Amino acid sequence: MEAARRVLEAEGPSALSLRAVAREAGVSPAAPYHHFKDKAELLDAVAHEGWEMLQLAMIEAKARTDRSQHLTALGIAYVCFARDYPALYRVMYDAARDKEALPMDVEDANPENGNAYCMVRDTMIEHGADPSAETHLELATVAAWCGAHGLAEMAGFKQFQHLKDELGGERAFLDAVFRHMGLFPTQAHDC
Amino acid sequence: MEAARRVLEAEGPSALSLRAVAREAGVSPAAPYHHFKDKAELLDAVAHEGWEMLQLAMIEAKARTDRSQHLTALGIAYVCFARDYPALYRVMYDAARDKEALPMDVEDANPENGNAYCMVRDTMIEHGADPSAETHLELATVAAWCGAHGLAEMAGFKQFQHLKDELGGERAFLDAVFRHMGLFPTQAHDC
DNA sequence: TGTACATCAGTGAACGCGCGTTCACTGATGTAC
DNA sequence: TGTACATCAGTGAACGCGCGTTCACTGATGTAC
Repeated sequence: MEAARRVLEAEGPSALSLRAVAREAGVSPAAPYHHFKDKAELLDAVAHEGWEMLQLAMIEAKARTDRSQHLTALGIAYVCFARDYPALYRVMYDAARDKEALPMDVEDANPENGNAYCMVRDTMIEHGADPSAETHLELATVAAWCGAHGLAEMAGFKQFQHLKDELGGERAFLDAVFRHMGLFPTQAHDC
Repeated sequence: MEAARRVLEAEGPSALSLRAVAREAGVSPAAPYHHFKDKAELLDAVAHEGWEMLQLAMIEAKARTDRSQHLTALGIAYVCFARDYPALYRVMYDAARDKEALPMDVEDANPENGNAYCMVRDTMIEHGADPSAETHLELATVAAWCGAHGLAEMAGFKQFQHLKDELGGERAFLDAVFRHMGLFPTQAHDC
């Protein structure tokens, strides 16, 4: 798994072959078959681990942030995760495609916390969303998730550099975009 | 190019090989080399055509919609394009990755219209954004684009079916999510 | 304490496959004089 | 009108490559009696 993650971030998602992972792990091409049924199972495992990493990052971001800024903190943590592990991020969504479960719907390793999607929803409630208006609450959660996902993919493009410079850095840029989505309270955060 | 688009939507982006395209076109594997330098050039051409298609869809959406609903109409058109040509949509962004130009920054076939990104920005102005507050305007445009892109990728997941049902269809669902992004005026649209 | 067996993570060689790309060549079409 | 040449889109065979997967196998470790 470690080798897989190394290959992934070093060479990109298209280079993530069973053979490459075995090579990186210093092992014969047949060895992985003692641990995974086939390539798809390895990919799923890598993706799953990725979701757990993301969730952990979100939990930490929430913990070290002022209560009023929780939602933005989650958004920033999300985008920063995608920035730090771009290839893993792609594999996570690729593996989720065609699956029945929501990708962010990973069962949690730490049982005291819900999954990533629920974290966002709960934080919406913290911020004053009405928990009894279920549809409204879900839509707001979906909208926030979409916004973060969209920004995560766009933030990588080079063209926004001048906006980042103008605003005084990437963090400020992310915060400003979130603010313009009208979903998140405003203020800069650690990343 | 037609063969490429057929392969793409029939078999997905990973099946888009030079050989597959040649096969689909009923031609030898070497034939495409008379039209494209290599595989990358073919991919770029396909992606470029995709951006032009998207832009056309957005122009049409704007044309047949009430002025007050232009921005939402663009968003809906964008998401519907991604739904109708999911593989092409992926190739478009994949080709743009690592490029210097903004992906939505396609030079226009109809010179009376700007590019897709400018369409969104101009529509923001139509809706009352202050054109002299440049940074603000750009941020709003980026935020809108991110929101649409995020929704375009999420809308494909099966889990939102119950929300769609509850709201009375996909169009209503998309409209509702856009509304929750706080960027778009509200009301349902043709797709 | 020793023997027999099961489990486990590995080897290395081989399979068939589809891929991108190159090569020398062909036949049809257009153009110059 | 006829001849010579250039251009163009194609052929088909071959190249080397990395891939996923299978196979019979080995050696170390653990366990039962």
